[in-house]
Amino acid sequence: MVMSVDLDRNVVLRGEVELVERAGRLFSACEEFACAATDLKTWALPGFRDRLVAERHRIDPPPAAFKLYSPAALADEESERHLVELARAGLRVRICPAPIPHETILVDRRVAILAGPAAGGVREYTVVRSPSVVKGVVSLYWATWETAVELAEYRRDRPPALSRESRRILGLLGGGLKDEAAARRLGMSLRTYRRRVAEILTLLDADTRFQAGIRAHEFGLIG
Amino acid sequence: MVMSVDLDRNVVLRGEVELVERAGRLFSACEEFACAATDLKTWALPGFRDRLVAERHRIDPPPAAFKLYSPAALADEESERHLVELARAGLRVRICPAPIPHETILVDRRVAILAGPAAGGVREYTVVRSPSVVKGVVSLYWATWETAVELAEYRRDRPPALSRESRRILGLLGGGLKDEAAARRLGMSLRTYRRRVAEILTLLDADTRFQAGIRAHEFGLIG
DNA sequence: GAGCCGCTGGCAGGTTGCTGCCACCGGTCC
DNA sequence: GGACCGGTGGCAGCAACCTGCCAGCGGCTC
Repeated sequence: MVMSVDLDRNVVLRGEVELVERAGRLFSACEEFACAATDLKTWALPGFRDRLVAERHRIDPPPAAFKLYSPAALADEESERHLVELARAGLRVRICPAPIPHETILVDRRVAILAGPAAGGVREYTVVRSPSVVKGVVSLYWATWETAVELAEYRRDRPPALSRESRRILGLLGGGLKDEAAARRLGMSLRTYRRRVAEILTLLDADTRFQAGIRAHEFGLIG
Repeated sequence: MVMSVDLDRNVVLRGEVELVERAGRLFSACEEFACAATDLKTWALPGFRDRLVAERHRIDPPPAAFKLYSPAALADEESERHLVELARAGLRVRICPAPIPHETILVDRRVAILAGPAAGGVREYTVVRSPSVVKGVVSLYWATWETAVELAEYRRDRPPALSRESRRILGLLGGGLKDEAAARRLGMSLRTYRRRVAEILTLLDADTRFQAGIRAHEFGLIG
């Protein structure tokens, strides 16, 4: 299926659903994918991200992916963990100290998608193909990228944002409780408890529980 | 076998061997055993302590044991671990800030054994049964005991004295290495490595490795 | 209701960590 | 030499921990 496209005509898509339908193909079949956003709530479409990540596995070589976020993307535990997992999966993630006003996506440096404000609950996405416009956006993007700091480096010195529950778990771990006792104390299953612990280890960049203990204390998450 | 004893005659024993032969029976068949010493090198007789501890298990109820040491008894890792294990076995252990000049042993508040200085490499032990003398020594002992501080409390805020090797192991643990990798790195067997780790956990009063990580960092044994 | 989604918890099969037991080795003392 | 002692390392059995898989459940949308 080949579409002829007027390069100078911007296309406006309304809502994430339409975006995925019309431009989703672009994302999975590209060599370079770059995006910028303030936080992770932007792509709220359920399951969409997972599908994209899953597709990365099937493509060889996987597209180079660059993700630029403001610090707000690490505001809560879940978002932060998600970023860490992205980085672990091979995506490049950087944090830009300045807030990022508009969400931006760049595909192969040829197509730009700019997100507008929500109009009546539905956000608008403008797909730009005009070479000169895209070129400008691209150069801006990379300039910002350069000044931003690598996720790992950004996270190195600051404690992860942990939920109340996670802090509670840290307390139990610090108390020397075995998993079974701790799970019982929290009224959850052993399986779930261990899921939580594994998530915390991920957030602490720890390979072993010993290391996690150090990190947790380092960050003042214990006493 | 019943011996008649002149209560006012002190008996002088030369060397630990003689002490054990003549007075060893007292230690195992008593209700209360109290001793004071500067460090753990006093009873250097190989295997003797182990035998005493083993006997405690067989006696019901085990004799109440009180051990009073100067801080020098925690000067090295091995001594400190030994004290911790004694305490864990149910013996009362306290640390007296003042140095303890003479080693003293009290059995059932009826017999006192006072160690003298080494004469030509062999130490002399004076066994005292004279009631008034024993009484005086006993009251002195308990006065000192009262002013001394419980081992656990004393250890609470100060890091254990770790050998170079133990600190090295802490480093590897902190690096997130699995036991096998760490053991290989140190050129020792898996079994021995785990022995070392277990010993360190004991010194850190940790039930789990996570807790040990916290403690180690707390004591500044990591960075 | 049907379908989808995220979360949960059981299960199974794995790895890692823990420890008692014992044989072995080098050193020391008689 | 022989006996003993402390330290080591292999082994075995167990406890603890880790994870992929999947069924089930409540919530949500259509």
